[in-house]
Amino acid sequence: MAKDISTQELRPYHHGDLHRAIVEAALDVLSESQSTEFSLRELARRAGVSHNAPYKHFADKRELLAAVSAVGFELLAKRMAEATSELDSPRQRLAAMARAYVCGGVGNPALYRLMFGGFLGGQDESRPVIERTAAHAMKALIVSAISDGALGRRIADTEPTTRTIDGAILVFWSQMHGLTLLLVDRLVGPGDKMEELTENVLQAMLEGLVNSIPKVPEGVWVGPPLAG
Amino acid sequence: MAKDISTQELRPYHHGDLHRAIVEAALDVLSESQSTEFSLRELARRAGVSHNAPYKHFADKRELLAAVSAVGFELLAKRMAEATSELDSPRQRLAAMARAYVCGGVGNPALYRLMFGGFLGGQDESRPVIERTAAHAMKALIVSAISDGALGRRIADTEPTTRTIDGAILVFWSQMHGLTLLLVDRLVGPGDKMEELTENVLQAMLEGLVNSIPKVPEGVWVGPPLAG
DNA sequence: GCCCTATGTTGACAGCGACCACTTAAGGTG
DNA sequence: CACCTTAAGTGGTCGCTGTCAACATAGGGC
Repeated sequence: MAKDISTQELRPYHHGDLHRAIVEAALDVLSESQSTEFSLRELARRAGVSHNAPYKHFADKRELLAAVSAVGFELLAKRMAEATSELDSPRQRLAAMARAYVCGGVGNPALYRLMFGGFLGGQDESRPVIERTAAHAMKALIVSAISDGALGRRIADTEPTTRTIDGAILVFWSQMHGLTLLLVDRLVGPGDKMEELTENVLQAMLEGLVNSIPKVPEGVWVGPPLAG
Repeated sequence: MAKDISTQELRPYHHGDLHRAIVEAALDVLSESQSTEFSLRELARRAGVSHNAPYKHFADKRELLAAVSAVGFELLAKRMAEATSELDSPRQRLAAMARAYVCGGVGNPALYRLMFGGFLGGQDESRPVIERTAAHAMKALIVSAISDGALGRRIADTEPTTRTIDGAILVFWSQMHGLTLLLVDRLVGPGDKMEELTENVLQAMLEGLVNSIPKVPEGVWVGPPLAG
């Protein structure tokens, strides 16, 4: 049973799991305010600790945001996995993934932007391993649906054809990524037509991919970089 | 002749065009730091005025960022227009637009994210008219290329088929938008293969669109909202 | 039982956005 | 020309922030 702070009982000197508490507070504030410009001090207040306690768990604000972003990737990967778990047809699995991806982004734009928006030093290896791991898990889901035949035929995932799959993933991912962000930014809308739009765009995209998968030039990667 | 601040000559009490100076300083800092987290005070310092002078031209930081974003849209629209001005083939014009769009984003990610990233109150009519105007100009370019036959046949831009064009624009725009952001965030790379990737993805996308343009459900808009 | 270390606290600092009252100069009006 | 209105710039201040440093606490291994 968790300690009940609201009663007379005094909070113990040590919180117990402040790391998690801070990240969850950040997720709450992020969802409520739809902005990453909250303060570490506010998170500390919400967790009922001093303004400096978070610094025992996060070197700075950037590191906290990175942790939040990692949770976002885990949530997204989990949603996509759940949405596809009971579907047999690769085509349906891909569609379910697309829906989960777009809905996830539209459902919490600020989190989605944090994950993909490059606030985190943006470029290099500063992003935590867990983030890249979740992103790779996500990519693996797409790979399996495509190689299993989402384009209407099986595509072997052996080395010579990997670039074919990368080409298909590139199209699929950038299409859904762009659609999500246009919806999030209300440059396309309204949001409640999201699922229908996703389905229709996906349909057109797949019909295109069946006939023509773009060439991915030598040296190009699709997905988060494997090594720092 | 501009006043030479660097010599002994004293700067006049009134700057002359502080509005422009501040916006340009912001563009400089944004390009250098690739972050919107610069301070108004630093811009004031760069412009050689007191920390509060900018507030005579911008109500708050958000308004300054909106002005910067508007300049970004103007630059992007101009680039796209220039890239297409001397091309006859609609297909080539669309490809040139795609290149200009992606290169523009990759060339200055922070500006691109500012424009599309919803920092600006994100949702509603808070974004200045000039921003939406530039965005509409951009859309008009795409419309013309598509209706002129970029998909291999002319498509009349008359009312009954407008939704066809919207469907095509939706695919084109979200595909390029997503590709740009994946490149910017280095989830696809390297950046110097950008143009080749753009061309190949566009090629596949167009072949798909020729056969199948997604349906845009009733009530959906594609492009910035017309009325506040 | 003792100390070590992870965790949490208090205090301090500079920098920030935003507001205020005050000053400057430029332009229109008589 | 003098006058006055007003846009534009200045300096001061407030509360808040991120971050650092010094100190307090407690829980676990020897």
